[in-house]
Amino acid sequence: MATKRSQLARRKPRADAQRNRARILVIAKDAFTRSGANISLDDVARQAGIGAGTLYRHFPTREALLEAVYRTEVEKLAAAEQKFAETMTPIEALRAWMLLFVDYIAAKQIIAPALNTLVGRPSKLFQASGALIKGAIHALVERAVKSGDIRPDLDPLDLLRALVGVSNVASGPDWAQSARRLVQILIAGSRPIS
Amino acid sequence: MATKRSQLARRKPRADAQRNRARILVIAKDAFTRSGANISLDDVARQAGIGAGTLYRHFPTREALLEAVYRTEVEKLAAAEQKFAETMTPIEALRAWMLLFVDYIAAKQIIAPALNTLVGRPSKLFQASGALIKGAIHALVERAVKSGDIRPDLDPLDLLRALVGVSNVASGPDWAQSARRLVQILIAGSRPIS
DNA sequence: GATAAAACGGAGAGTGTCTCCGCAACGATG
DNA sequence: CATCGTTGCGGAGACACTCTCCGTTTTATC
Repeated sequence: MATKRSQLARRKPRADAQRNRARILVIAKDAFTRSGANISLDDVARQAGIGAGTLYRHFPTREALLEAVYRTEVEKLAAAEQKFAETMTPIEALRAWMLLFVDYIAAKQIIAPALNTLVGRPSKLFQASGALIKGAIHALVERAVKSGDIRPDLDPLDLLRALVGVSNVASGPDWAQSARRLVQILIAGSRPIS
Repeated sequence: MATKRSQLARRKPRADAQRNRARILVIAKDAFTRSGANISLDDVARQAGIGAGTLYRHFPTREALLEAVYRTEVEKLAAAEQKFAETMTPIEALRAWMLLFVDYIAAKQIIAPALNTLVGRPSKLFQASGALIKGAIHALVERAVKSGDIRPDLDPLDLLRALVGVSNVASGPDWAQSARRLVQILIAGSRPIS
């Protein structure tokens, strides 16, 4: 009788499993960022000091691993929205967050483009962690609309799409300035028609 | 003596080689567009009815093949610039070309994002065929600047960067409208400060 | 047709992906 | 702490993909 408990009260997850999962994520993030999304997963496992089977049990596919890595980054971005909204004017908060977005994704270069390539369904990955990001830009734009800095018929996601582009292409010596200029153009183009 | 001619007067290239090269390009374009950039190249060779060795002789690396496919598409885009410039007002020509760009690249989805992923050096591929595109947007923007529709301190490449983004994310049911809106925003944001 | 150069094709070595299952490590229990 | 049932580990191995090498075939030229 004691062998099968209620489905609700499960056994506590094993410590080694948690440890390994975390370890994989750290190593994978590093490896992806350094050498691109096509690195050997067996290699990642080896670097993490575990067997290939373990890696594949935790993350059945390459995409799954990619997404897990990606999601943690996205969460940080969403958190920044809160802070900006509290400490800046609406339009400034929007501008700051957009710049942060570009900066952040560009640093992780490999992950963003990999989203698209992998499946063919380009947003498959975005959907998962995408709600967070959507929420952030939505809140920021809404505030800026209310303060009259942005016209109300604007779809916040349109801005997001453009940002992803900047991030993807971001490279070369002056990409930071280019991104900055582009954010200005986007905000200028989003102003109410005077 | 007749065995070695001057370096200038080479033997005419073999017909089968040209035929195979063209055949590979057709098949590869189709395969990439349908199933993504990671398809098996041996598969492409098989579909083209040739040996793997032949494929690899023509295109030593996956990137080389990808670029060759990409370049032909880009050439068509550059050609459109000419036509638009001749038959439309500056601002309309710019708008039309930007929309075409999005449309065109979005259709080939896989190629554009693949550029970035592959090497790490995201612009490596762009450099090759990029001059054409740069020339096109440059000419269009310059005309629009002269006619007073676009402010002069704008870097045309900034627009290009944003466009690539739209193209990458383009998907979902209403991407076409989204792209249209975004082009409007970009143009509005590029107007002279009144 | 004869000849040399060019191109072909596919076998095969090397590498990466992912699964399977015997074994080890763990959490719960008394 | 000893035992038990369960969960997770690891790495061997089957399969797929990449890319090269070289004997054979096709081509242009004379």
